Amino acid sequence: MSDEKPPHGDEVDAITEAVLTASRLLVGISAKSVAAVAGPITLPQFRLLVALGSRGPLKLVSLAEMLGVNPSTATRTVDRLVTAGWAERNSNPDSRREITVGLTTAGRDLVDRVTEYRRGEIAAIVERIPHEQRAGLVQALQAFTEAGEEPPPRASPYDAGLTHWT
Amino acid sequence: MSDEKPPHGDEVDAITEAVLTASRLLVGISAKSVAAVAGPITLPQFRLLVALGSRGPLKLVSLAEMLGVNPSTATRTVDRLVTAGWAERNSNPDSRREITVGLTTAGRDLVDRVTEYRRGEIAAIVERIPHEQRAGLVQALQAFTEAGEEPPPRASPYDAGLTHWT
DNA sequence: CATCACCATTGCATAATGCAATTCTTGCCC
DNA sequence: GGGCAAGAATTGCATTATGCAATGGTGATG
Repeated sequence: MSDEKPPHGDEVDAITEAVLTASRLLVGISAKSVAAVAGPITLPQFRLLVALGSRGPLKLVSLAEMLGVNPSTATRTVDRLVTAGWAERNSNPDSRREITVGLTTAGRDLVDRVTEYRRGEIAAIVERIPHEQRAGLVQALQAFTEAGEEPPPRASPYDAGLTHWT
Repeated sequence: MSDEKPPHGDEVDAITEAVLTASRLLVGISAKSVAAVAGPITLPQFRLLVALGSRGPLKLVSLAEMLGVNPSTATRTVDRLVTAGWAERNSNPDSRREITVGLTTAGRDLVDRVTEYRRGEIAAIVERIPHEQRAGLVQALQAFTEAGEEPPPRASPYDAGLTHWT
């Protein structure tokens, strides 16, 4: 655009473009990983498991909030996960109006397998990056992540590979 | 698994971890962007619009394949988008068994607004990255993207921010 | 022209969602 | 202590998203 530019306009554009592109790749990997490992589970269900995996047992409302869905949706998704044997409902001794939802061993296992798979996919890509570039990558990504995390201490169900809402 | 590792195991791990973290951040941004701009549209619907936006008018089967969903799902999602005024069905003069689906002006507009929003979100983060790190970022991300794209010439509906399937 | 492959659509069943009750449980105020 | 407001989970209802399996048309090939 401009030849005599503000200190960094074009540079920012270039980086933004690069991030956007990398973003697509990463999202594709997440999707693929769940599909490859977690056969008969749906993405929303898996996201819920990931949330439980990273924040331990949660009460229903917290869980729903963390996932960004309505509590009723969480209730019913938990129903299905319990039926499938991946999650369990536990009554809270301190307050009988709340329950806590946690992973079963099978559930934790599933989450671990998907994470491992994804880690492997990414590692495979990293292996193909020329050594000279690698050091730069870590620094660059950390810088990016730090810059992005300042405002919101984002959590992890996004980790599942996607969101959903409406 | 193996304790005696190849020359660079740790380095790969570090990068993988960094990528994983950045990945979460990026996915969150995508989600937020659609939510912020595209009021009464759902994510699957929006993904379809993005696909149309990046590959021009498509026949239904191609569209479904691109999104990774069943043609019947695509048919019905298109129905809703047409009703909402974001997409249009056109008969193909060359072959009456096919149709093509394209964006309306309103549809293209919606996609553009979301993309702009997301670009802005990312740019805002990039602006906070120390200058010294920026050059490295572009190179590093490009190296990563190239390494990742080698096998699959990944497309773009992932661009929407997420996937869905089952 | 007869069959086979391809395309879009529709039927059917299940999952995911949100919003609006409903039912308990807690807490708090008088 | 009684009662009432707020909080938590669930259930009812309607819409969307999905996949699989027909169905009805269209094109192509022999």
